[in-house]
Amino acid sequence: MPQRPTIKDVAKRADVSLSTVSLVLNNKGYVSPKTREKVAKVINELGYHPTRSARGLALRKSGNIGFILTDDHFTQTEPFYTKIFLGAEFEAQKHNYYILLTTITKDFDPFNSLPRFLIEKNVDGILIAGQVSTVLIDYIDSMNIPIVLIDFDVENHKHSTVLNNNYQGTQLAVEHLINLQHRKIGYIAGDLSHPSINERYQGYRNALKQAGITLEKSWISINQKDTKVSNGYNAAKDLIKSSHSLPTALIAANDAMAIGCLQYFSEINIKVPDDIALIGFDNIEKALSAQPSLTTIDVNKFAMGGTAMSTLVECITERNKQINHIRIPVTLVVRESTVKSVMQVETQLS
Amino acid sequence: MPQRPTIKDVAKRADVSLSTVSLVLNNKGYVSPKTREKVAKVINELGYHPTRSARGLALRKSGNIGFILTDDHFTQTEPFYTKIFLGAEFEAQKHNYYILLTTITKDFDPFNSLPRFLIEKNVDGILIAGQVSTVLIDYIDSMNIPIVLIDFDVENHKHSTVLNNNYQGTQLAVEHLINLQHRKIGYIAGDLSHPSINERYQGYRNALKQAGITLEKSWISINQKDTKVSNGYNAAKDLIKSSHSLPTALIAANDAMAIGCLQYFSEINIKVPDDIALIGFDNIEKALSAQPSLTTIDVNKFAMGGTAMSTLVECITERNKQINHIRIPVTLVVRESTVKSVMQVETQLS
DNA sequence: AAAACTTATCGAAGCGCTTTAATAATAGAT
DNA sequence: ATCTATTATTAAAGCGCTTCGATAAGTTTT
Repeated sequence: MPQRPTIKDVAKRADVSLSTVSLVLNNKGYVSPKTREKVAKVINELGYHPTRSARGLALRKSGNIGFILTDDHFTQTEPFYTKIFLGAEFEAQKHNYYILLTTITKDFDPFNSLPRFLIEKNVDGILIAGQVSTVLIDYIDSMNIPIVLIDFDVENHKHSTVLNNNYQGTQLAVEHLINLQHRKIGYIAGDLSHPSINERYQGYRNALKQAGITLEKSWISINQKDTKVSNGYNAAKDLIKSSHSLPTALIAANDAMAIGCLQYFSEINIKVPDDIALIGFDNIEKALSAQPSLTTIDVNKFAMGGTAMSTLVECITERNKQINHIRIPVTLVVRESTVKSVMQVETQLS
Repeated sequence: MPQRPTIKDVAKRADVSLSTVSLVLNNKGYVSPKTREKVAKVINELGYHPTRSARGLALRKSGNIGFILTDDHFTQTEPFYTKIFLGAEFEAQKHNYYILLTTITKDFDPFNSLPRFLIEKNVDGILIAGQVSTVLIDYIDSMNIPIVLIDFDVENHKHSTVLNNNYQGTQLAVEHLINLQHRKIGYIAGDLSHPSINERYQGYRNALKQAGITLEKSWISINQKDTKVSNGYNAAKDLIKSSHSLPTALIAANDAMAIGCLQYFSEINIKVPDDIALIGFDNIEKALSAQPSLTTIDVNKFAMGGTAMSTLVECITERNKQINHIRIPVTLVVRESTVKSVMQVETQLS
């Protein structure tokens, strides 16, 4: 079988030294345009590509990025983190890094089950998506490996983070409703102790304030203990029952709760969007197939992954680069729950 | 910062040569138990781990496995391939391989967009999940890299494959229904040109034959052009309308079509499972949240990934190992669509 | 007791690359 | 023309590991 060419073969054929080829390869040092050209030509002819491990050995770099997920993300229906991964992988290609993907268990103990790439020091940087133990983060820090956190906010830690812009999301939602002439806009907040959920609530409040609309407390549900479908259902029920006048529009802090609202409204025969308009957040698959389909805020997972990766690469190349906290813009997805569509909308499982 | 220890440090401290340490590390050659012990102790003390790239360079192996997916798998709702990946990753850990995950586009052209790990020859073997262009497969073959195919059957190719046992699946379904005293068992086949779908149909036919039940043609739908929800809906409609006597049970070749049946039955007020029992195939998420929840055949994705990985590792280590075609057993998941459950079943989005 | 294995250990070469330091060639300044 | 700075090229060392072949020591066979 034909051995793949090495840098030596290139050098011989181009009639230059190894070093020169290497310099051409890495765009370094002094090489005359003429020889640069010549070498490049030979590289092409031979289909030469430097071997990862050789280069890694010489540079004391692996060329790999570790991507850590908690395993429950895989069991979720929504391919949320999967898309983040995809964005990261895409960006990694540009920088010629490989991603090593690993899952860790939630109840993870760093002294038992460290990801292999950490034990073997086989990564130049780490991406962490979602909530993981701070013990792990501290451990990685102690190894002096740069980290970027995705969709996980650790106030007290000093790492770059990439989060979606929750605040902006609910603002967009409010603006959309106002454009549709709504002035009576309620809100279902869910569990406010969760940072993201809290931000969404603040976005809503602020948007109303900016529009000069005063909050109507009876249209705001803030006492749910979670953000599930059932919480949305119950919140909608409470809200309808307890307030004498009804809002004309309602924003739920996530799609799950919005779907809960939809269920309740369907039961008591409140028409969406005619009687009440409804907006969710997250743009989960079920938001599309809901009846009516749900206007919602789409989170750009792909961009989150990509941005995190490019940030990490910067951290690796420019050592002690300043950390920063990036917010990825969200977008409003208008569907039937706010605007009666004349167009046919796909609502079935394909 | 403290440099991580090399094999040299171990050798020095254990007062042996580099070679000896290497032999201990790889469990090779002649090393007396005494020195083996001694070296092992030092390795532990120093927390030594061989560096990937150095070893890779010396062995001319990357220690990596490439995992190729077509990108549309990522946009699917079902985390089918994600779970396969997880199974593969788990198994990879045991054999000390890393997985490099890459997606390729469906309309992939090997001369433009080859996965990087192929270009760089940075993998020792390849796992392919789902249907990819045979051009790609041929290309990888030409590089002499072992391949194992998952959930993709290429009759004319000579690679090991890992598929789920479709045939067994519909047999289990039939057996389950027979145990429930059903004798009039219909079938909705979908698009029989698809190999898996065809196998399922054969499994059904054979199971009935084995049970001594003769096929009733009017209860079998084989003229649908696809396997979507709408096909299930239409098939159920046709079946009910065209046959004078009704079956007491129905098997659909996948959950999507079963859900289509459910929709139609709900419309015409046929009760499941009282009037007619229903079984799907695949165990997608929606099968669980369907009303009633759907009895179905679960595909063991995790095992598929794991088995594929261990098979691939064998291919790598034992060169020209004989290829084999592995069928991963499926399991019956009993839910409300065949058996009225007294237990509370989770049907809501959590 | 010599010959012939078997077992144990190690030195050295080599894997394919990067990089440093030395040298050579060219250009610019005096 | 001479000296200096700049540009171009390369030999050689080294990254951390495996492995071949040499050597030494211990065992068995004759």
